[in-house]
Amino acid sequence: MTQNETLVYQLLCDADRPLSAYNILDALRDQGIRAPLQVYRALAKLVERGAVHRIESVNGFVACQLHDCGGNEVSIFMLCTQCERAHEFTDTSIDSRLQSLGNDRGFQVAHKVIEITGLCADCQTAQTAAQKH
Amino acid sequence: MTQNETLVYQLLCDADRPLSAYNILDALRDQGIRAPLQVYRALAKLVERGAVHRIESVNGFVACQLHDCGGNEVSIFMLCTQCERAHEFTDTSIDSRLQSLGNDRGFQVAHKVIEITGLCADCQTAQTAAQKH
DNA sequence: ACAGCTATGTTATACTATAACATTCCAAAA
DNA sequence: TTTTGGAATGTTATAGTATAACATAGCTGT
Repeated sequence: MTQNETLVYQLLCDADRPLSAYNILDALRDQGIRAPLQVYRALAKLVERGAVHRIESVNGFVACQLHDCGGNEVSIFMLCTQCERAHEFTDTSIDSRLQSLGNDRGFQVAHKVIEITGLCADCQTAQTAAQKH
Repeated sequence: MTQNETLVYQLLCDADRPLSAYNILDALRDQGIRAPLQVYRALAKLVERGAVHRIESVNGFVACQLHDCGGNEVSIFMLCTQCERAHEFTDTSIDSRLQSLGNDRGFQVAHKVIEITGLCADCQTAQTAAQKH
């Protein structure tokens, strides 16, 4: 990994939620990152390699939580609108079903995006607790 | 539907691919739309109502192709990177499986995004044909 | 030493989305 | 009929996301 890629990747690994490119830029100014492009270039490489995933729903980026998945299977993300955390997981049945749907229509699948937005369990209980007062 | 919503919706219905808010703005300047917010506000209403869908992968918007789906089931989109067309469909098994994955983890699902990017059948054959020359 | 590739840096600019505030229009209550 | 309150509209400014274009440096194999 190059210098900039390492900086960006480490930051994403330490973060507990998806970061935007500009979040990253701001966080790494001390470390010599000065322009958006430096961040975007690093992100492009990291994403290409499967070390980082782009979350379309929030224009953010997260470090892969699954053994730096080579990208064989789609990652599915659950995104909490409250705490902003992203949980990543895979599901073979969804993946293959989706692939079939593409194949059936002669579509050559290059990339799949599956994201669920909502309230995570923790934030639901927090919210319920708050209502009691 | 209000004036602006009608304009935006008609345009999207006539389009053969997702349009960005600024595509829409440019197309409707003659008809009195002058600022991004007029477009975004109309889009927000249309999306809320299920008449229009937002395509996260391309920051674009399409008219719902399925009977103005009340939104009971997730829409799945196949997006061709070549011709930029978006095909919409639904799949009960994927939808329910995804819902279960959320429920299993105590996640309260508000919204689901499923998008496939790649090459549609037409564009594949076009590409293959072009290679022969 | 040179050629070519990859990484880097820098400036400018394009594209996407919303905040904040002013105004208008219309329907329902007084 | 007037009032009044909500929804829609309009306008300006600004925030947030992403890339184009060009310049430089460093490394590797010949």
